[in-house]
Amino acid sequence: MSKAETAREAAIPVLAEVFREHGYEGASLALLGNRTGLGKGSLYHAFPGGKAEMAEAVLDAIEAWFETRIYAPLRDEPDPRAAIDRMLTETDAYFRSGGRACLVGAFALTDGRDRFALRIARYFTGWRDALAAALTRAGFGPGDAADRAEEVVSAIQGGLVLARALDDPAAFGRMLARLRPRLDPSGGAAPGR
Amino acid sequence: MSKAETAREAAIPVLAEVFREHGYEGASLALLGNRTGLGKGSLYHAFPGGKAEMAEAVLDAIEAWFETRIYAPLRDEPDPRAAIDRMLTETDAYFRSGGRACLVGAFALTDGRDRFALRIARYFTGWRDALAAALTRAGFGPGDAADRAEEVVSAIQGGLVLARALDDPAAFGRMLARLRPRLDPSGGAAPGR
DNA sequence: CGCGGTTTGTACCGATCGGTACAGAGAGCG
DNA sequence: CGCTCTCTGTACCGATCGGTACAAACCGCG
Repeated sequence: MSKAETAREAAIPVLAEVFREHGYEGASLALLGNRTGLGKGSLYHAFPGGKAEMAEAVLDAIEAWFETRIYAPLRDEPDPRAAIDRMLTETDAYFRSGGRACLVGAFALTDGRDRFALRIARYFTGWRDALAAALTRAGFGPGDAADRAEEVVSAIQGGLVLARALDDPAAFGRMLARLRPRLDPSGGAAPGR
Repeated sequence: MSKAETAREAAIPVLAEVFREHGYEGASLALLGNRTGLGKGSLYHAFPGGKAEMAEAVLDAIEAWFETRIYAPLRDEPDPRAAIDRMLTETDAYFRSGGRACLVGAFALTDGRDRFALRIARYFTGWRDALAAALTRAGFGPGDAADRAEEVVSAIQGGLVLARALDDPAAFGRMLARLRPRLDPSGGAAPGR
């Protein structure tokens, strides 16, 4: 692996954190350079496309992480209940129990929306569809499974917004706890349906 | 009312829309000037504090709108069920059935967070507490009411994020529909609690 | 060592950022 | 009309924006 590729891989998590905290417009090249410890020359050598390519690389890395750690197990693991459980614990860990915002959600709300619409949509549809598949295999009817999957993906975003708005990360944990019984076919009945 | 005050009042909804679409950092003075039809001179005459004061005025206007249209009825209307129903329809209308993002949520996720933390938190606590009061009067136990209120406020934000991310405003309506039965004490039992 | 390509710090670019200064247009009033 | 005070378009400020150019430093390799 060339030095540039190494630097690129090492930089991506840091870039992600800066985009997460400041949004696309708010993350200036000066900030991105300082936090990664890379000068402008190095940054543009690793990401010739500039800031846009950095954001794309970050979004791709996030999608890859979710794909292997969450979506694929939801789709393929023999025991769907175990995969769903794993999704909840992985999600809680990824978002640091509410202490970390969702970069994709932040991009969706403001500046990056038009620029990265496709990747943003794919992140959410991927999650929703994989979860729906798992719920179907777990015993929910197809329509019910799709509905619950959408609800869960949506609720996770809501929990992150609220946790950040109230500066109360625990709000995210409470939201995950509310979700759990709704993902168990033997458990609570569908509320009002 | 002086001309400046009139201009200020007239400008606020437009400013709100620009902040909503671009976030705090993304909303440049040039953009704010063009959309309001006000030159820099007029803008700074109406908002001597500059961009920060514009955003504060917008947040104040939003809070006032929700306070009178939603929070106060939830707290004070004799029939809590009617107030809750009204909340749902007003919310759906305000967010244009998912076609409009929540400025407060967007600020919470990225740039405006530190700058406007207090107002952002107040928007959400105000909503949550007013709804909890209505739910209590409607017959839920205090703890249950508070929990459901937090869930609803969180879910609304999640629905808005998802609607925007998928470019599918209807996702917001589906979320509201899922919420409705959970706000009726005679209806569906609490799921898993 | 010298040679080649890769990597990087730095100077610089035009554009735009938020904000200020101010002259003159405009409106209210006697 | 003329005076006064409010308003506003425009020029301008220094800082910073994202991005480019390029020479020097660096590195593996012979």
